Amino acid sequence: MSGIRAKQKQKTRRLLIEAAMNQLSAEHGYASLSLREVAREAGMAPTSFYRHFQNMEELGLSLVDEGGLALRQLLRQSRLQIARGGSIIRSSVTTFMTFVANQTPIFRLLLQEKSGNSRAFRLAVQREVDHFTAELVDYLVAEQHYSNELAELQANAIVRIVFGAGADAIDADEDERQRLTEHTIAQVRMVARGADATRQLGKTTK
Amino acid sequence: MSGIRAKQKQKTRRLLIEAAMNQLSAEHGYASLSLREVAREAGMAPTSFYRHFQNMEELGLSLVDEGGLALRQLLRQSRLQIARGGSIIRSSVTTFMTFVANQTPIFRLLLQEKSGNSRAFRLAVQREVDHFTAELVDYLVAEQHYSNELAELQANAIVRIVFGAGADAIDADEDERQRLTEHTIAQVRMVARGADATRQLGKTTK
DNA sequence: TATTTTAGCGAACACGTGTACGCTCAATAT
DNA sequence: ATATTGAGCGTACACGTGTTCGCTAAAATA
Repeated sequence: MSGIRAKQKQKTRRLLIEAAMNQLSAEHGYASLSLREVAREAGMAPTSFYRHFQNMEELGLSLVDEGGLALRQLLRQSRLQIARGGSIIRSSVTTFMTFVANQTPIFRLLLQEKSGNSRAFRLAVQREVDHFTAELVDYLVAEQHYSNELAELQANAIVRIVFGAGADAIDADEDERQRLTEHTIAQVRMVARGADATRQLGKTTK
Repeated sequence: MSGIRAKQKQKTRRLLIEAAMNQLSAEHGYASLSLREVAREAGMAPTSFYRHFQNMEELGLSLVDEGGLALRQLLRQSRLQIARGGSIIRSSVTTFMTFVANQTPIFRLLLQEKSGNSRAFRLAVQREVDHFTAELVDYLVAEQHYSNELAELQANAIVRIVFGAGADAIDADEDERQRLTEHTIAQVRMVARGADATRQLGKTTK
């Protein structure tokens, strides 16, 4: 049972996934993704595809998982920068924007399938975004001592702003992306101020 | 030159557009939209399609225009409610949510193609969203006396939050949508407070 | 060593697709 | 009344698609 065979299998599985990603980056989205073309790009016969995935949908869900993983890694990276000092907001937003720039096809996949036509896909993406939000809520409650309710409101708003900016960043060049980043940072700070004002409001009213 | 013929042409053109919308609502997005199926739904031969559109893409862009128009009408409707008194924010958000609920397929089209694979589509949708933002900026500058810069920042943030909520509302049932609406209203108010705080900050610093 | 498992291939199938061509026949123009 | 335009149809073609089936050869197992 020396896994030389299993290793090879996972290797070509990766090959298929990466082939699919390349196809995505080109110009066609997941919907217009062809089993045959993916197999061709991976350098194998179309029929061999079925040794690794049952459906195209299964491949697609793997891609979403892949994207979510990358996003989570990104988050961790962002927190490292925070620990090293510096603005939480700035470092988070810039790492996010860097991710969008470097992993454009995968981020576009997440974005598209978030409001795409397959319910399974939508749920999968939503799950990833929820992870993102939840970690932000944790931070706001633990470090900034917000109430759970207000923290969720704030975190959700921030995630929406940042993801929206990410969507716009896809088409942008370096300069435009820089402008967008600063813009977004200012907006997130605005939300933070608003949340703080809301908190004060609650305290004085009580 | 009694336009009885031209009338008929525009009539079947509408028929094609509405057929395409029905196809969209079902389960497949624009990408997996078939000329033949659209023609079939409209009750005509596939080849006749070309008497009205050169491409499927031309049909698609018409759909986007259609959606943008509906969105603009929605905005006007929202402003009417404002004129009649009542919270600007609440009436705007609820009308928006109503639009999402009633015109789901068209809103989904806008949302999908906003980060879709066709540049032409993306630009078309972005143009519509920009209209939306611009009108909000006008309001903030004229009625609330914000500076142009701060108004744009705020309006952009609000649009992102509201559109993000709209995306989530697609899958939601009535109760969930209600919850989402209140959530969104609170978030928009939070942003408004943040913008106000930011403005005060600028004044005292100067 | 002999046997079983399995990743990968090639051929073939049925089907849906976009689109070109030439025709009809009613609305228009002359 | 006659000629022209043009919306709509039917046929036909070439092509890409997902998927089935039976085969090979190498790795895993006994």
